[in-house]
Amino acid sequence: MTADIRADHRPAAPPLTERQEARRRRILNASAQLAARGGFDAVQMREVAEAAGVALGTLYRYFPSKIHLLVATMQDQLQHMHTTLRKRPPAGADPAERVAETLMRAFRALQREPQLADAMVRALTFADRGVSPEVDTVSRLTTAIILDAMGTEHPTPEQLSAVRVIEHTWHSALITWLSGRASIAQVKIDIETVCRLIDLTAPEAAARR
Amino acid sequence: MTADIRADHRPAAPPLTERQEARRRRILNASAQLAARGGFDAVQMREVAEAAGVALGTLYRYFPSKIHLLVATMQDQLQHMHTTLRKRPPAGADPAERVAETLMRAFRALQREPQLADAMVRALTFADRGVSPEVDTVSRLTTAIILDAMGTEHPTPEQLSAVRVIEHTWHSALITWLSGRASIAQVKIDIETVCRLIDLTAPEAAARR
DNA sequence: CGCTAATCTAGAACAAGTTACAGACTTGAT
DNA sequence: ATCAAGTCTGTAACTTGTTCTAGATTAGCG
Repeated sequence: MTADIRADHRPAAPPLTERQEARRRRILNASAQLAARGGFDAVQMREVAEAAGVALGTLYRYFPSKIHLLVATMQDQLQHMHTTLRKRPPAGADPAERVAETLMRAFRALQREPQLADAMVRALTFADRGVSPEVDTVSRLTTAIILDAMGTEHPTPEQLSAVRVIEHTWHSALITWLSGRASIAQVKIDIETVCRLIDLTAPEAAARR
Repeated sequence: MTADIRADHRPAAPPLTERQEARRRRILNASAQLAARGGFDAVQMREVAEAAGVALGTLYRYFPSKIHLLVATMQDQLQHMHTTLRKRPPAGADPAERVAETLMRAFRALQREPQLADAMVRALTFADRGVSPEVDTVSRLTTAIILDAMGTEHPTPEQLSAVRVIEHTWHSALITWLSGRASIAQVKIDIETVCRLIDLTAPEAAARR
């Protein structure tokens, strides 16, 4: 990504110097580490700044709010996941299976760091208009992961809608799990349920109708 | 509902006196009014207390956090919507249509007060474990509305999963719309897309498989 | 009525996100 | 090497959610 300080913005801000890149990295790492410990609440801006060896004002220059910081953290983690997944693509026979498998794999990864997941997902859904560009980036990354799993090069609008619905379900199911209102089994079922939409919106299925 | 002070809790708290009921009502109204003006941020606990003519400490006794307050506000609004919808049931021929129609009607209602919608939905998705019972109540209410629209008395587990997925999509689509990342048209398409799951999980469809 | 426990009020105090600012340090261009 | 512009640091202040406290009020009961 090599994003400039304010993540991805319109006028393509100046590139970062090496030390700035390092600072940004330290901040993101500190954020992830604190989040992994105690979730959303444990990511306190003063603590992040201290852990990253950076002044509070500098932290805010790099990430204009706690939400921005956590969304950027999520972006970072998603990137990892994407490359990991690419190395070991899902094995299912049809697209719906592969997507479900991919999402469940991601889900298991999140289960290993539930607090981190909590912090990132809460930030994502709490983000308001001011964070739209960043949230959008995360959304595009997620879409890319799902399309990868489907193996679909040129999705139809119908398929894109199905993918959006899958993303909606994914985020929302994650939240219900994180807040203890749904079991892991239930999340699995819901993901499998929603993935059926993929078959339903496949071009051949449309032709069959 | 006539919930006691701490909404619905296990040991069925004591009933409220008339004055307490009135206070609770004033608080919820103040909350909705402030939210309708300026969204989540405009609902400031001191302001709510003042507008409701109640001390800050009292407000916190009735609703132990801003999130609780807003979730209760949502519960309140949903109740209205549910009775309204019952008076004028959706007219579509098959269940999927009727659910889509119902949700779009609800969506249009929210469009009339986008700021209020923002405050309520953000609170709902931001709620952590501590608010689970209240969030669950909202979820059950939503489920009831959808099942009403389907006209299904005894849903199968499969159908319940479909309903959950629809709820996920509904919340999450709402969020993307509220944060300006999706158009109204897109929300409509996504809702219609997810509603197809209803046909797909209808008992006859299962038999056909 | 008179008592006791629960509730309510007003206001201070505390916590964490955010902003502001003065002075030191870096960077890039000349 | 020097200068101007931009960054970074340290620190204090401000905002808003939340907690706490002491004293007034109210509700239920004998």
